[in-house]
Amino acid sequence: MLDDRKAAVLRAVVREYIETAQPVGSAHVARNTSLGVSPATVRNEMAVLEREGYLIQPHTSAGRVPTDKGYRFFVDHLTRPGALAAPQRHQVREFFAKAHGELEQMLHDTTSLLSGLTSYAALVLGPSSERATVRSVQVVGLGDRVAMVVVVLSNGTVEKAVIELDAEFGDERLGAASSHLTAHLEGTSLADTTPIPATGDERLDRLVDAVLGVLAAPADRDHEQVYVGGASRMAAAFDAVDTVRKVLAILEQQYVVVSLLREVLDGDAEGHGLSVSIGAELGVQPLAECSIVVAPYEIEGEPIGTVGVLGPTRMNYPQAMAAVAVVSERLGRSLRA
Amino acid sequence: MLDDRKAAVLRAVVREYIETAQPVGSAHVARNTSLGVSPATVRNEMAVLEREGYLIQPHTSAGRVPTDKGYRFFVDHLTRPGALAAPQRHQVREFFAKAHGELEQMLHDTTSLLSGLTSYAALVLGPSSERATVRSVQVVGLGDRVAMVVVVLSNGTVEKAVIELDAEFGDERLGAASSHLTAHLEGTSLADTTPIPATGDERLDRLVDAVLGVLAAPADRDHEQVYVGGASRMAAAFDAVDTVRKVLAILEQQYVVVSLLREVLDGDAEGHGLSVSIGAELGVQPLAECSIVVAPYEIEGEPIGTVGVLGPTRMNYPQAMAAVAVVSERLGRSLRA
DNA sequence: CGCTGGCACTCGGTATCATCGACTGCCAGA
DNA sequence: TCTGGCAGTCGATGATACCGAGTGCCAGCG
Repeated sequence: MLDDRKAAVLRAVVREYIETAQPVGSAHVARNTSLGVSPATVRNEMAVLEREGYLIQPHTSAGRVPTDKGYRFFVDHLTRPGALAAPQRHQVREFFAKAHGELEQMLHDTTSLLSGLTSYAALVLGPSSERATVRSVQVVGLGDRVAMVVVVLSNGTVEKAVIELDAEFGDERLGAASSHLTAHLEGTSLADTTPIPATGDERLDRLVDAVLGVLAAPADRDHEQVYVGGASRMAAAFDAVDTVRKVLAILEQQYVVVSLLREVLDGDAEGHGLSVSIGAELGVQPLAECSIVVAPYEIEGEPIGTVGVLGPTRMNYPQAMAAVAVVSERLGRSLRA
Repeated sequence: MLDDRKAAVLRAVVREYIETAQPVGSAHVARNTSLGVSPATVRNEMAVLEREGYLIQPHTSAGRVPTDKGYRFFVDHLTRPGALAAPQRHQVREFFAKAHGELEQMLHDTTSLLSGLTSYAALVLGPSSERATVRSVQVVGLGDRVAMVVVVLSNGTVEKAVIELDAEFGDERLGAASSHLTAHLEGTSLADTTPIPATGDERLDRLVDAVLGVLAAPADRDHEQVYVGGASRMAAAFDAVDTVRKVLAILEQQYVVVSLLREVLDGDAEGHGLSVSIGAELGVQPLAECSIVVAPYEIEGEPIGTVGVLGPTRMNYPQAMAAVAVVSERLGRSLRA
């Protein structure tokens, strides 16, 4: 653990570096803290902080830059989420005031909002369909031996799948299958696959089984919609085009993003909901220079999705945390309605 | 119009520049063409090409670089789509062999394919729902006075909208509304909004009207899905991080991308389906250093969507055109199935 | 004993300068 | 009309020097 003065020095270094992206020297710190000590004293403290792994020097005769460990300490002990500035609060309020029903659209727009608030890339994970229960199942013919299965879930999402039939079915049979399936699946989760009773009509039962087969296929359901927005803003935070390329490549792999968000969130264990993962902690090499701030959004206490931002390790943590906290909270509230 | 030798020189310059990204000098051209002329002669030709606006020199004592006009001439007169290399052909074949039913997934995956083939960003425009006709309409209750309207269209897409009701409706009434709507809307396009006959049941008619109101709302229908993939690959083509940022910012604005694709395609007027827009021709300042190659994909002769790539103006046009042509053709064929 | 001012030292960034080489344009001659 | 030759341009590269921000260390002070 760090004594008060070292903590103050570390805080000053992190803040200054976040703002300027330049290594910060002892003189700056001495000037910007209320410690009332000389640069020489600060130097001694910084030397210790470096030995302990909180800071590094890019080279002799340069100032110090925080390490991942330094940011970690800053986030855990030296700052709290903070509040949004007035214009941003206004922006959030306005956004949610005119937010309308369409879930996907809303989640997508949320990435724009969050990325606008923070100047980093925004990530939003949609409601997982695991918890959702079936409201209705419908089988609609599309053409020769092709039908589409449409399942409406209680959380307002729609799952669909194309199904190939082994024979031609008339509208009545498809309708009957729809009714039968709806009757027996309503209220259940798509994940549990208890068989449903036969109807007695053999062809109909074959059709029903085919539909159940499609719905049980895992491929369909773990596609957890993830929305990424504002990647261009994040690009501005790096000056090596290669870094930008690598980060973009990661963001394009949805499953990586999803598992990343999951892991960060789980890492929280118990907290105020917000959690932060910094640089190497993310465990993904191309994101070594990035940090992620995430929070779940909840409906009636149940976490149903995740919002977050991805920025450079030298991101403005207090501001990003504030934005993520506010947006996740309001998003949950807004979806409940 | 250019005489044969000037054309040959221009072609050589474009090819070399595409490959090396370095200004190309007269000696290279003399060496790489079968014209059998000396560098001095080439210099004279290049001077003319520059005066005519096909080439420019970044500075005196540097080689020449093609202008937009130079690329345009190259694309229109000096090259033809060309063929894909064997491994890439293989890649395409493999992709479409294991392509499965889910439309959205497929279009999304197509961006990966195309971007992999070309090393540029890929753009895919989904089937517009304008042409599609209704197959089924269903109204499903979600909770107090909230219902979801799900419309299955003939092209295999599903439109949905949340609707707020002015009163509580039971499942029977919702079912009745579904049947009534399906019966009268089936086969029509969502775009035409001829009123449908009343049922005699006043409450039911109010419900039906409410649904029709939602479906008529244009907001829902012009959201033309556009899929963008491989933006990271495109990033590698530029060396200024700011250029990358600006291009990304454009790609994030779906409506810009959509109208861009539309315009490029319309510009084709009459052609082999492929069309190319180069640099300033795109009419979007941040894309001044980019070109787009697009082609429609068709089902039974009817164009229903668009695929394309976006790369730097010095993109490998023959290869990009080949890839876009092949993918659009196969995609159309694959969707018909 | 901790803090401070002073001091020697380091080293990246910037500016200056010369050199090199890849080009070009032009011209005279084949 | 083409070509070889030649003078000239100008960016890229590399050497050199200098500056300044910043450090570590130390002796002295409260």
